[in-house]
Amino acid sequence: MSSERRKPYPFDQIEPKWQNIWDERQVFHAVSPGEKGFDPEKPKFYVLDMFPYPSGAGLHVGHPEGYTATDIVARYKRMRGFNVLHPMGWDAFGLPAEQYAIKTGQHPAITTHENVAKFKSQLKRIGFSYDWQREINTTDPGYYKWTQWIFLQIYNSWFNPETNRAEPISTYRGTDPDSVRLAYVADVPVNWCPELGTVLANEEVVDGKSEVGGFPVVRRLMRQWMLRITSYADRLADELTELEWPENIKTLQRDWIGRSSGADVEFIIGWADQNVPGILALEPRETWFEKHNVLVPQPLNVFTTRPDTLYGATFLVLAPEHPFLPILNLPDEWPEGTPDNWKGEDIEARRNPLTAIEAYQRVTSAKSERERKADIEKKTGVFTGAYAINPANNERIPIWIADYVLLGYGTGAVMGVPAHDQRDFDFAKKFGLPIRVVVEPFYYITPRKSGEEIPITNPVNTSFAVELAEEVERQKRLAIRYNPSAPDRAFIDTGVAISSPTQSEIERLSDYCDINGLPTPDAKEKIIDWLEQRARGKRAINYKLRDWLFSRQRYWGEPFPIVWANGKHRGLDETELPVVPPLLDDYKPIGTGEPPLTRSKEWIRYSDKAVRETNTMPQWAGSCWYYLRFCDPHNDQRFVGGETERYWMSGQKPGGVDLYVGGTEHAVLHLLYARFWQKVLFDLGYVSKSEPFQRLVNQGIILGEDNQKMSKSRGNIVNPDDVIDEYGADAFRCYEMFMGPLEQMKPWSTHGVEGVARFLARVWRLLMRENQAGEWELSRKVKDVDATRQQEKLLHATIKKVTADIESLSFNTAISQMMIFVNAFINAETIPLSAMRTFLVLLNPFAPHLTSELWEELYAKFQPDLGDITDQKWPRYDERLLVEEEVEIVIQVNGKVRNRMKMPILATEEEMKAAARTNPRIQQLTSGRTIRKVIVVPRKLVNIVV
RNA sequence: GCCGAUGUGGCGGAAUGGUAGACGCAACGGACUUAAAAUCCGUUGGGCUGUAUAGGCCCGUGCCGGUUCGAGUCCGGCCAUCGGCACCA
Repeated sequence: MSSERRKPYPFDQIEPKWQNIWDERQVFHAVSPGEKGFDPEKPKFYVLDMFPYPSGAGLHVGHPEGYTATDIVARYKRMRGFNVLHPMGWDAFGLPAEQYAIKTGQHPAITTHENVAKFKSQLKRIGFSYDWQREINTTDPGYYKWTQWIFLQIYNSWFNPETNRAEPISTYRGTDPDSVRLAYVADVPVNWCPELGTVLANEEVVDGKSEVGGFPVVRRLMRQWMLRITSYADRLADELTELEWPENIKTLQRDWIGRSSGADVEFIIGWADQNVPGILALEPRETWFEKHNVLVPQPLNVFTTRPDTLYGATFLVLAPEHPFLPILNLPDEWPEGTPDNWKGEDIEARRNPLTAIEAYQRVTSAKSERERKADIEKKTGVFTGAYAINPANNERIPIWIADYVLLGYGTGAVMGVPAHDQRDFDFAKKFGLPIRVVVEPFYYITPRKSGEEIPITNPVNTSFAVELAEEVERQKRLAIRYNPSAPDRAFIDTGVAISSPTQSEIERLSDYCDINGLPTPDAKEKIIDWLEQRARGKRAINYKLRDWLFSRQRYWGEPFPIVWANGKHRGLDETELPVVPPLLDDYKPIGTGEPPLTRSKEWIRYSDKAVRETNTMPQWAGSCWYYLRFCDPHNDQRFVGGETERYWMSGQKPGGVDLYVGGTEHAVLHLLYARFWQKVLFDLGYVSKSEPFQRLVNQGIILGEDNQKMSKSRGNIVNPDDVIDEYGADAFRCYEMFMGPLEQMKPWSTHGVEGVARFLARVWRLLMRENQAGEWELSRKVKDVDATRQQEKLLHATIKKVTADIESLSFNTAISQMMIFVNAFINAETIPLSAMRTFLVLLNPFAPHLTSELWEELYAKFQPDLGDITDQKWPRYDERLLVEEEVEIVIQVNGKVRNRMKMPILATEEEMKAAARTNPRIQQLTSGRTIRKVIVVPRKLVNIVV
């Protein structure tokens, strides 16, 4: 009676045994074209995990969830005859290793090496079928040499808007190539933390303080490397369509890119004193300027998605920092009758527009991001004293500055249309600006004094008929309460243009664009055409996406392959790669914003005249192309060999990796960046595919047993090593998959692991028994006999279900089916060998160790020439064996189940009807009632409607 | 506020518009055992009825409504939870 719990089966022996065999024989090595043993007949399958950052903490149970899923697919696809590429590597540049180096002075490469060893041994314990010959590490000079090389390709190219793709910089015909490179240097605002002496990523800043240490973070202009990802905004958004990605990830990327189309509309500056005639001209403004021989003043551009509301623009708002302000020709005094609250909150500064603007700018720039966001409800702003001319109706409208307009988006200026934009509405209400309704809902209810409600419909005449018909229906259902003469909020939906222009404008203007009665989409088109014809505006598209800030002031990252001479940068030659960072005594940031690499004076000095770039690349760089390197990890001539790349990334669809599994957290970072690099490399002809990942699946987060996120502080972290010690790797794998749908968030349950472990133990005991000496031997029940009809049917149903479920990644139901299978055999007197052999193959991707061992037991005794289980073909099912002779037919009355009956599978509809009607219970229920209808679903049910 | 996802027993979860709750866990009962563990068998959505261990009836997939012979599934509206974005003109 030992204190140690007896293992239900000897997984502690068989698991290491098979892992060693796989290792020694290199069973899972993927053979590339040109390599010995390559079989061109085999189709390829590339199944990829998001490679981990090897942290000191080791694996947690979340990592292996996705890894197990891909491993099952990889093992399954191999048995289906595919040449499977299933690699693993390490995304090992990053802050923790660097922080550790700062503390200890030990080179980050050493900690990285230790962590990698730990991760690798943990992964091997789970029995993943990775091709370890293809292991890569982003911090390996042999790897980052090519990261630097790709950077040089990006640096040495530009985006040709005419061809809509990247081209070598040599094809650029302009005077300043540096202004169009895809990698460029610019002064940009960054999150600078003086205390930590480094810039921080947005994610590392919480409430205006550093996530680590809680030190204040300020925005500061710094010279940085940028990648021109915005050039690819359209393609990154459009080419999502063909990818088999979760819809929410696509939406996230589209939202992040944030494309909106509309128009840039030109407003010209009007003068405050109105001493220039023609502002309210009866003629087109261009004609007026020409006639009076006056230069057309520089226009002020505003971007709008709703040019159809131009007649409702009653003011203009610029961002407080807008560069146009100094040339706005600000008046020295407030125009007559300017209300006090238009002059800003600072009493002192109200003397004149200039002082008021300066005061406002001071207040806004002092506000943190946080404060700006907190004040979202309260609109603030200052009238500039200047006016602009609305190009649609020549009306003079006031120009304001307000912090609700952002300099970074569009033109940094908006037209205020309070009736149709909620922010403009709030602003207008606060400052008493006019609100002019120019769009009405298709259908609405007007509140009237008497309380009666009058529905109004407008005719729809549009080229967007289908979409609009739906919108009209929607508005009809909603029956919007709306009062055009005194709106209580902005109406921001589509509708019908009204008062555009108004009757008095029609009478006053010699040239106008009439969009009255047009539904919004048509009105937009018409007015943009009108503006374009008069050069007062043009179609425009804007993006939320910003260029990618690509440099960091850190040590543990790829150095840039760039040198500086005479204030100019230039790329190194390919032969000078890799640029290896110097060894340092002190890895700490310097504090001034100078990267730590500047400490090494010898390293910086490139030649008498040139110095090296000392920034490093961000963590994302290595992961932008690692999936390509896996195709050809040891190539020292090229980042990836042409033939191998074309082979492993091949396929009908745009993406080369057939299945990519990882967490949602990378939805807009890694997954967008990698697509961007792939497209650049594709444009330059280095790779064969325009997209990296064809099918993407996000595994859900695994919560702790208490249904909370796993965290050290909650103490609910589950360590895979403990689970494997207790229940074995196969049980661990199967439980990870049995928990629920892969993509769903779900809690860990120790009892659940036990259940799955019991299932595997039953599989073991199905074939093995313990003899008197306490040794396991093949059960005598296992005989080379035919399976019964019932067993055969169940076996084929199981083949069918497991196959379909692996294809759809529904691993939980595949395991359920295998449990059903085993439960049916557990008490059988004889266990037919052939059925077991097939079953073991089905279970092999899930529980590779157990099935390998059992296979060996069977093979040793019965079929010594069969080879290992990993060499077997995936079984096929026979549809004919699945067919029942008799099925249970449900009889419903009015859709409610009232009785059941057995019927032959081939029973005709008439036979089923007749049987149902003559069923005594049904007769009882339907007696005295007329049968109005009988619905028959073959093999399923009869529904009698009375 | 906007966008997206999700809502089914005590729990994790199954269900091409056609028998809701497969499979597993937990719980309860039984067999084996001196005993326990392990294993095996059985019961298990709620309520009513019945007891001839049969059987029958009603309710039930977040809430309200609709389409349909029939809705967890489709449509409309609402609520809740989670995730993302957040003054993007």
